[in-house]
This record gives sequence, structure tokens and C-alpha cells, in this order.
Amino acid sequence: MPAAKKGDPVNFPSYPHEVLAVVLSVRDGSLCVLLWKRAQSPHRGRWALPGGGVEPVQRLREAITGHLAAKVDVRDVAHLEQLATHSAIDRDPRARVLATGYLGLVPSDVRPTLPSDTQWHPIDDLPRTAFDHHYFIEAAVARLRAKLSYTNIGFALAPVEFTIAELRDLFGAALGYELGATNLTRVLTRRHVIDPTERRATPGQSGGRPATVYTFVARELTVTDPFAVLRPPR
Amino acid sequence: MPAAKKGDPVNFPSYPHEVLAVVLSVRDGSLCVLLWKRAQSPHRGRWALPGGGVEPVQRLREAITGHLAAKVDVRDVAHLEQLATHSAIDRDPRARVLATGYLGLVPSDVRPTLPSDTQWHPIDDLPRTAFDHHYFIEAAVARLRAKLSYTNIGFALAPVEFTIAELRDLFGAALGYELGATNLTRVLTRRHVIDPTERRATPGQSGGRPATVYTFVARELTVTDPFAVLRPPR
DNA sequence: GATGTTTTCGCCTGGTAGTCGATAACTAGA
DNA sequence: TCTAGTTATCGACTACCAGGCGAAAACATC
Repeated sequence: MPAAKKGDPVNFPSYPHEVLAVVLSVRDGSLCVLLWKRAQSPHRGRWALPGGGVEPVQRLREAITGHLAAKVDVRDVAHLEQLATHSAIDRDPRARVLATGYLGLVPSDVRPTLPSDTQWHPIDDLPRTAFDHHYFIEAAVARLRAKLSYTNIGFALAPVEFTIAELRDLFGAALGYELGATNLTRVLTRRHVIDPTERRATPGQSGGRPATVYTFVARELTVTDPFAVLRPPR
Repeated sequence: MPAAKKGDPVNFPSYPHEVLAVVLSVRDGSLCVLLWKRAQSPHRGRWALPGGGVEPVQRLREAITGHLAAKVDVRDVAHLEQLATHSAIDRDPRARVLATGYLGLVPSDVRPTLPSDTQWHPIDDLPRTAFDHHYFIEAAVARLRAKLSYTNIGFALAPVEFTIAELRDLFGAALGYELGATNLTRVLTRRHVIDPTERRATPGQSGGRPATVYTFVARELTVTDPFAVLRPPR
């Protein structure tokens, strides 16, 4: 029997496949998602996630990076990870399209120049979105909020250098509730997620003690806490 | 402008899409995965995950359920959840095929009758597997082990009724290390994951105090611990 | 200096994981 | 019935961590 080779038949049905990115960032104290306004039918006038098809030479991650480049400078996207693949039969009215979602994060201090059809929208004040894109947004926000607690994913939301007060506000906006600076500092330093530097921030108009400047230890995703329970014996 | 309708063009390239299931279960004290031996090229003679194509009327979950039915009684699969979608260009030598993985769990007390080409294989003694299936297996095992700590996913690995000793051995096999019965009981009961019943198990040959029979409170996935850190204020 | 503002540190509390030894509840056999 | 062996369960103890609060530090302005 000859070895299988390129061109031999595969009996699997084919479907158009698209990738969609939920790009999240904290803007002016609110967690926001990047959306663009559709000018074409279907769902003309509604707001949609960046994304599109997958070229034959591209992996999914390369495809979403390419589509993102049309909306933002992809070097500003500090973290990108896959979410779920959705397969509802008529999620697109034209044909059956499978869609794989991605979560992208942009630090709060970078201000990418956006095309005129593209804007940041606060998570808790979303407009009508196209297709089933709200499912992807919900999943992305849930994933981010969970990972803020047990990974160092904050590095992708924060500037390279920051004070604890800034980080407290950033985490507060991302999580949707306020938290104390004392405990935040202690948790993140004990887990070696952030480190203090020698530098101090210059106080604002009204004075006050100058804050220590912190940085994230690593700038790629690492899990910090092995879930705390049912640990292996010493 | 007319509204978009079925049959309108979508500019997304199409790809054959397959679904693959990593079915895990504890058999004779070892965490095992369900594999079948390929009789056809490519990868003839190697062991592969159950799976196959997606019919036009099926969602991904329905498709994997259908393919699983050829190997096990799907009613024995107590839990099924999506893993990642893989897109390496030549993960299949015949053509470009996208693949979405699923994690399935079978309780340790059910003994599905398997086709002659299908067997359980211990996780730490795997044969050569076909295609990129080992990536799916690794991801599935990691997902299971993580979720054992912060969800009630154990319900899908355990019998409906069980003793703490049985559960300790079950978790030990799934996690890959032994753990203490005292702490396991305390953690799972405080989180309302398991509940004691009035019934007692009958001691074995060698006697001993009869063990309390426990059950899982819920039989669908619930997250028990909101990750313990950076909680909202009271 | 005096006052106001902001950050940071130390102390306290409560809750949870993990371990170990004592006790309970059975079987089998003398 | 009593004793020894076996297994399960409970209580006590330790260690660690999250979370909160107030005091003190370190700046600003006046």
C-alpha cells in the first residue's frame, strides 16, 4: 500500500472558517473592547469584532494577527490567546461559518491610532453587536477576570512601569470592583508577579509621598498559583 | 439594498474540519485514555483518538457525540467540554484539516463494551499516537488536573456513590500523586462538592470500620472557588 | 514650620490547607 | 466473650495566606 500523500481524499466536509479577536484594554478607567462599525450587509451599522478568513498558508493565530493589523498596530497587543470555537449553524446568515475566537490585550498606556470605523467601547455599555459576537466578548471578559487572579496576565494590561495606585485602579476597572492596595501589593509581590524598582514616581499637583515604581517580573503568561488546593505532598 | 440571505457569498476560505475526543477515565488505578488502532493509511497501525468530520447539520458538540457513539455508549460519558482548535498546516498529510478537541470523562465504575480495535491506555505509558493527537491528550490531562482543584469535575470520574477511600484513590490516580483522606474530605465537603449519606459501606474481607457513603452534590460542572484571591469586597 | 495629601508599613483577624495521632467501629479467631 | 487486626473518622495542631485598618513616612503648598 502506498503511503498517504498530499491530495489523497479526506472525507471530512469543509466549512468557511473565520477568526475573531476580542481586544480588551482599560481606557479612562473602564474596561473596553475594540469594535468596528459594519458598512456592509449583513448586520450593516452594527458593531463587530475584528477578524476574517484564514488563508491556506496561515495558522489561526497568524490569521487573526493579520486581520488585527488592519485595525491596530499588532505590536501594541501584548498578549493573544485562543478562546473557544463556535459552530451554531446559522450564526452567519449567508452560509455556515465556523469561528474561532481570540483574546487580545493592549496596555492602558498605549494609544493606537484607529481607523475611522473603529472605536473602544466600555464593556458595561456595549452597543448592539453583529452576529454572535457578544458571546465571544462575554467569554473573553470572563477569561481575563479569572486569569487576573491566578496568572501574571496583568502585564498585558499595564504599562511597563507603574505605581501601586495605578495598578489598583487598573485591576479595579478590569475586575469590575475596587480592591485594596495593601493586599494587592502583598499578593502580587509574594507570587513574584511584580517587583519594586529603585525609582520613585513624582507626586501630583497636591503632593503626597512619592510612590515606588513597580514592574512585572515576566512579560509572558505564567501561571502563578497551582490552584492552592489538593497539592502534591512535600 | 437587499438583506443578506442564505447563499450570498462569504469570502472565507473553507477547510475540512474534524472533531477529536480525549476520553479519560480511571481504570484499575490508572488514568487512561480511550484510543483505537488505525487500520488505514495514513498512520496505519498507530493509535488515534475517536473523532471524525462534521456534517452540515451538526454543531461541533453533536458531531463529536456522534463519532463517540461508534466507540462507547455516549450515555457513559458524564462530562464533555471543548478544548482548543489546532490548525498546523500539515497536521494531516493528505490535506489541511482543522481540528477541534474535546475532553470527555467516564466514571470509573462503568465498563463500556468496546469495539475490538479500541482500548484504554494508561496516560503514563502511551503507545505511538497518530497525527498530532498527543497534543490533544496533553491538553486534556492538564485541563482535567487543573479543574479537579477548583471545580466539582470529579463527579464525572467517580461512581454515583463512593467512600472517601475510593475517592482518595481516584483523585490520586487522576492527579498523579497521593493525597490524604482527611484533607480531601474537609475541602470537598466545605465547598459543598460532596455530601455524606446515611448509608455505610460494608467492610471488606479483613474487616474494619464501615465507611460513610458519599455522593456528589451536583452532577454538572460548577466552579467552586472563585480563585481565592483578589476577591470583591464584602 | 504647619497643614494637607498620598503612599507604605506593621499589626491584627479570620479562614483554609495539610499533618498526625487518638478513637471508633467493624471482622476474625481464640 | 475477649483479643488482635484492620479501616475509617475525628479532633487538635501548625502553617500560611488573604484581607483590613491605622499609624507613620515622605512629599507638596502655604
